[in-house]
Formats: sequence, C-alpha cells, structure tokens
Amino acid sequence: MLSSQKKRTGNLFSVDEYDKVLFSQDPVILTILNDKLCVLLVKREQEPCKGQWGLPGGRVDKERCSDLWTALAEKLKQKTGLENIYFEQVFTEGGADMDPRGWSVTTVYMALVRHEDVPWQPNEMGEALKWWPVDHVNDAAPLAFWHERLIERTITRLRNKVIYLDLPMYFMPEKFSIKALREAYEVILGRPLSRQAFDKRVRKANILVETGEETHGNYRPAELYRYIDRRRVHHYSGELKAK
Amino acid sequence: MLSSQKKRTGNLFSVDEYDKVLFSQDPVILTILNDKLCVLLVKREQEPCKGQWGLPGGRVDKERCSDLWTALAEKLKQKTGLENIYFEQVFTEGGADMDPRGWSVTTVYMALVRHEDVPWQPNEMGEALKWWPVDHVNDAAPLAFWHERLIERTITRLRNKVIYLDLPMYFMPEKFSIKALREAYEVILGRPLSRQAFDKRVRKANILVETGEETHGNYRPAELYRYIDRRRVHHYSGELKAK
DNA sequence: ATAATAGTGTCTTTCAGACATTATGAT
DNA sequence: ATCATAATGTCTGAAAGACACTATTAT
Repeated sequence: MLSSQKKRTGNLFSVDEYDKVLFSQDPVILTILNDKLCVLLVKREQEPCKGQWGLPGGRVDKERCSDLWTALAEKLKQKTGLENIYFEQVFTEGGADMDPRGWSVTTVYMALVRHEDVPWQPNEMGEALKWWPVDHVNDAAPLAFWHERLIERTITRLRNKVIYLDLPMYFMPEKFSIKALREAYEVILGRPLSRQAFDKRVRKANILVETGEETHGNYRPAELYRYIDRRRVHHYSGELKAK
Repeated sequence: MLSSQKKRTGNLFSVDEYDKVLFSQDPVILTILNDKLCVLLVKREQEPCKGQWGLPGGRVDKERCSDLWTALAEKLKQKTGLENIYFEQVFTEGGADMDPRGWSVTTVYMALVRHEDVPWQPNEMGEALKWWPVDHVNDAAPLAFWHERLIERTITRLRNKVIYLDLPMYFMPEKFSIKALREAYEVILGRPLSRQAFDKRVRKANILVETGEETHGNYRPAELYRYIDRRRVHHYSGELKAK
C-alpha cells in the first residue's frame, strides 16, 4: 500500500512515510442561541472516541480537495450542511497525545453562523448534531480528543477580536434592533456594555440602515436595522474598553 | 514498512496511511538589518528544491518532540542556533501543489530576533544561512516551495499587529534611543511616522526607563532607554493611524 | 398617568496628529 | 553663532464612557 501510494503521487522524490502525520481540520462553529454562546457538536459514530461528542471536523479528502480551504468547506457541508459561511483559521495544534492513533495535527477554525441556518437533522453520515453552550460543553461527558481545549482557545480569540471587529454581525438576522446587537456583544464578552456608548459607537460606524420597521410588544418600539454590506466586517478604530 | 509503523505507534485503532499528510513547520525569522526588514533563509542541500533558498523549517521529529511547539523550538535550534526567542503561530497552509512529494501542510510562524543573535556559520546540517531583505527575496532566484507567499503573509500579519503592539521591541538592542525605536516601526510599516506623536505615545506607555547614557556623534545627544520588562509586549490602547 | 424602553445631547477623558517652541551639543 | 537634532508644550479632532434628558408606546 505504501508503494502504491508512492506511485499515486507520481513524484520523483522519496517520501519517508514516517515524516507524515495524521492531519485533520476542526471547525468551532459558534452561534447565539437562547442568549448563550453555543458551539455545534456532532456525536461520533466511529472510533476513536465513539459515542462522545466532538467538533464536526475530520481528515482532508486529498483526492477531491487540492487545498485546506476547499477541504474545510467540503467537510463543513458534509458534516453540517453549511455552505458559504464565515470562517477563519484560528490556530494549529498537535502532538503525540492528541489522538490515540498517533502523532497528529489539527487546524482549528472559527465559524460564525446563525443557528437557523443549521439543519436539525443528523448529517450525511448519520451523526446527530446539537448546539451546546460553550461554558458547559463538558457537563454531560468529556468531549472527544482535545476538543474542549480547542473550543476554549477559539472563544478567547473571538473575545479578543470582538473588541474592535463587528463579528457579531454573523449572528444577527436580516433585521434587528440595536439592542439585539448589543446583547450579542454582551453574550460573547460575558459582561454588560453601556447602552448609550454602544449605540453611539454603532450609529457612528455607518454600517446600518433603518428598515422602517420596528419591534413591537414591549413599551416603546425600537427601530429595526439591516447591515448595509454583510460582506464586510466593520473594523472600529477604537476598542471597547475593559470595563 | 507501513505495518511496522502501525506496530510502532502501538495503538488499537486502524490507521489508514492515506489519511496522513506530509507536515512541516516553517518559521519566518525576521530582523532589522541595515534599515531593512530581513528574513533568515537557508540554502537547501537536499531535494526537493535543492540549491534554492528557503525558510529554516522542516518536518517535526516525532520521536523526540511530543508537541508542535517543542518541535519548532528544536528545529530552530538545529537550523539556526537560535534558542528562547519570540515566536508566534501565524497560519497553516497546505494542498496538493505545495510540495512535489505530495499533499502537504505547513504551519508558519513569525519569529522576531536581533540579527546579532544569529550565528554567521552554516548550521548543523552544513546549510548556509543568510539575511535577505523581504522585498527582494526573489531577486536572485525563486524561493523553495511556496515560501515567498508564506513570507508575504507573515509580513502582512506583522504590519497589522505593529499598529497596536510593541513588537519592534524584539528587534531592539539592550539600550537604544526613541528615534531608533521609531525607525524600527518605520522600516516595518514602510512609511514615516510623526516624530512627536510617536515619542509621546511611547513615553506615555511607561515601558521604558532612562539608562543615563546618551547617543553621541550627531549634534544633540539623545537619551538611551531600556525596556522595563522585556517579557511583555506592550499593547497600546489606540492604533497608529493610517496616515 | 406611569412604567419601561428607545433615542439623543452634554461633559469628560484619552490619545493621536499637527505645529510651535525650547534645549543641547557638534561644527 | 549656526545647525541639526532632541525634547516638550499647545491645540485640535476622534472616539469612548458616564450621565442626564427627551420620546414613545403598553399598561
């Protein structure tokens, strides 16, 4: 099998298989659900870690994908049905003890989606999917591999970026009130923000337009807004302050 | 050979070798030399890309290193003699066309050093080392693999971070004038900075102390400073403006 | 009318940029 | 004395936080 692989790659150089590592890509897919930051997990139906919940990632399909990005997009579609979503690379981790099958490496991505965009059904491989609050991923049973750690580090990255980047845009529905946007920030950061300061910051940024519609139900209605351009994440010149 | 490796890892799960990829780590080691941002390159003495210049990275030594970080530190020492330097992970890239030996993945790191800390001699493997200005890495001959691309992306990352992080600290000698620090910023960003605004920003940050010594040679001498704490990179609350 | 929430205005602070002024040592 | 550079001060503008005040709708 080794020699057949050498033939398959058809190159002129000797490849020592021992230079290879098990490689996977793991997306940390986040959303806000019931006012909590949640991560999308799948129930593993195969060894190792069969029966445990983990990130919807896996090996790259070297036959069908010629680079990491398309491989991840492919995996996302296959495991979650998601397409054309926002994701960015966060970090790569690896070592001898990450996977019982041996020395392995994983590249972790942060994906931000609206929970409505994820199908409720089990995926193509018959694995169940669930959203789980990021603070309690380990409550029922430990996650597969180092996935808990990977999620933690991704959340930290998100919190660091939300200080100056309007990443919560990806969690918002088409139309929303500024209050709803602020609440998204508050959920991510885990602390309240000054209502007036936040509003002013957002309004000055010129990234929203009024829809003319309003919320209804609780006292004074709030204007509903829509993003002018969903393809660009606004970069604020100043940072949200520590307290 | 394949089956012997399965034995070596000694695990209970089947490992499909086809799930493995060639994996390497490539540090982009930067310094400021002759008022230019330069990257440390090695001349490859082995195929593929033999004779071309490239980044001083390579495969991880799975026998001796149990995680990516120690593997990189090990590689750095072996290839450049550098130890205990600042580096951070930048991104991971890979695909079918990056290496003629087949589908491969590389994790790229940014390392910032003082050029005096790099030995002039060829490394342990007899490979020559040189500093090369980042704008002209391809002037003589194309670099190995996708290394030019990897360097470019790393420089972009550095420029984005220097706006708010005092990363040039790692380029500075023990004692230096504020002018010298500003020049480091200017070399990295490729544009002049307001002298007064820069000075005020640095002084207010409270990260330097006077040494009592002064520059000499050109007209009025400048005070020489030293970092209070070299272990922490100062994070400015505001960003250096675009122009 | 009152309560609750939405939206706006004012003041303060912080910090970067622009510009002016003073300080100091080489020539 | 002059020149080049170093260091400091003043003014302006942008933006965030705190707080007050007005606006609007359900009850």
